[in-house]
Amino acid sequence: MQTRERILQAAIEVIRTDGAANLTLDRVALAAGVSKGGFLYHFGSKDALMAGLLDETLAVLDEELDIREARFRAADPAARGTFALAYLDYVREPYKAADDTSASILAAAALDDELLANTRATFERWQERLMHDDKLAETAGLLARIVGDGLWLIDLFGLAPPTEAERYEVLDLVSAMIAGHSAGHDSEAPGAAPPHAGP
Amino acid sequence: MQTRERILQAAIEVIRTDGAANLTLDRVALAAGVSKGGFLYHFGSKDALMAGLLDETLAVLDEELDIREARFRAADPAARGTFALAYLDYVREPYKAADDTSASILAAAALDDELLANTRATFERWQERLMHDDKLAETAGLLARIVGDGLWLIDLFGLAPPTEAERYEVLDLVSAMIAGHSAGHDSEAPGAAPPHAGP
DNA sequence: CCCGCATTACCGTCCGGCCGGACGGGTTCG
DNA sequence: CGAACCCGTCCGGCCGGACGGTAATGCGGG
Repeated sequence: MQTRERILQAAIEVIRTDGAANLTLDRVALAAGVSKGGFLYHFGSKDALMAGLLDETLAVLDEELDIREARFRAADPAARGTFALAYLDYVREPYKAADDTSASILAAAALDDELLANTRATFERWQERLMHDDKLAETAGLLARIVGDGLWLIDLFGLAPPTEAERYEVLDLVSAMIAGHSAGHDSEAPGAAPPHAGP
Repeated sequence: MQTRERILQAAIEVIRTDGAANLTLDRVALAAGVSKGGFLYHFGSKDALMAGLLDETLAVLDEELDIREARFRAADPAARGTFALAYLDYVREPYKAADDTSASILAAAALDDELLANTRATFERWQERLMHDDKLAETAGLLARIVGDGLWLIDLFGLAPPTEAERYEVLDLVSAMIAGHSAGHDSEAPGAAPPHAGP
């Protein structure tokens, strides 16, 4: 049952090396060390492959967010807006989003539109979690998501990404708005920095 | 010299109706009321068409931003952060971004990656304008861009877009941070609302 | 223990179709 | 007459996926 996984990995590799435009069944099958027939056994069509790719990417993101939220919760059980903080924390490391092939996958999915259904559902779930996050002001929750998504987009396509220092300043600013009550200046920038593990 | 323009329009129409995945030279030529050879006279390749599409989209965006900034400047010649305000103002109307085919175009471009070069350059220009916008704090300028881009992404792909009320709240909040000095509460939400023309 | 027998997992080939684009003309205008 | 603009056909190639096999695995009955 790991062949399917191998195929998924191979597809990502093909995208990384040849670009999403050259993602063909043959190449994926070849890269996965499987025949075309074998490929089609696991994924009935190319769209099925794309859907699988998207699903996996989203699942990873979901997991990452959960981990981060748990960390914030552990640091301060009474904290509010933990999911929003987790959401922002995820985009702290620029390479996170840029390194994987999310861009190409998202791009390819966007060509079909209905492939995005699952993606939309996921974002709606996140949005719900952000808005009903304890008693976090709804506006703050939404702001967190917009900032997170914006940074994600910028990293994804390399659209004039900010320097790390600039990035941190903005994130700390927004984090402070979320964690702090009426956003009274604490002392400096740190906002609500969680225990960061090394890269 | 309007054939080229007609082809561009036709391409957008094809994308809108058939999806970017089905964008073929024949269909575009047909939709433009031109033969395939005629098409190839104006655009030497499919990539050239994509590049043209991207260029046009960016040009329109650029113009829109200029118009808005001019409006803000006119309203208050001493205002600071006018470009940042214009940037935020552009994403006020959700349909703006969602209505056109930017998503598909961006998606298709993302498949090729090097087609994005121009897009990247444009964003860098905007970024520059935001950061060196009079004496606007750099962090505020960056925040404006991130929020703008985030909202754009959300609209583009329909990723759990917020309600209009929520959207305005966030935008007003950020606008106030930019326009106001130390963000002292004015009275209500309006932040820095410009004279809006009807839809 | 072992023999069918179905199910799962995979193979390799073949094909219809479509797609990008090359090419050799034509027409109109200056 | 030649440059700009446009026509219509043709072709090589590639791509998705259908299909008819096959090896391994699991399993229940005798």
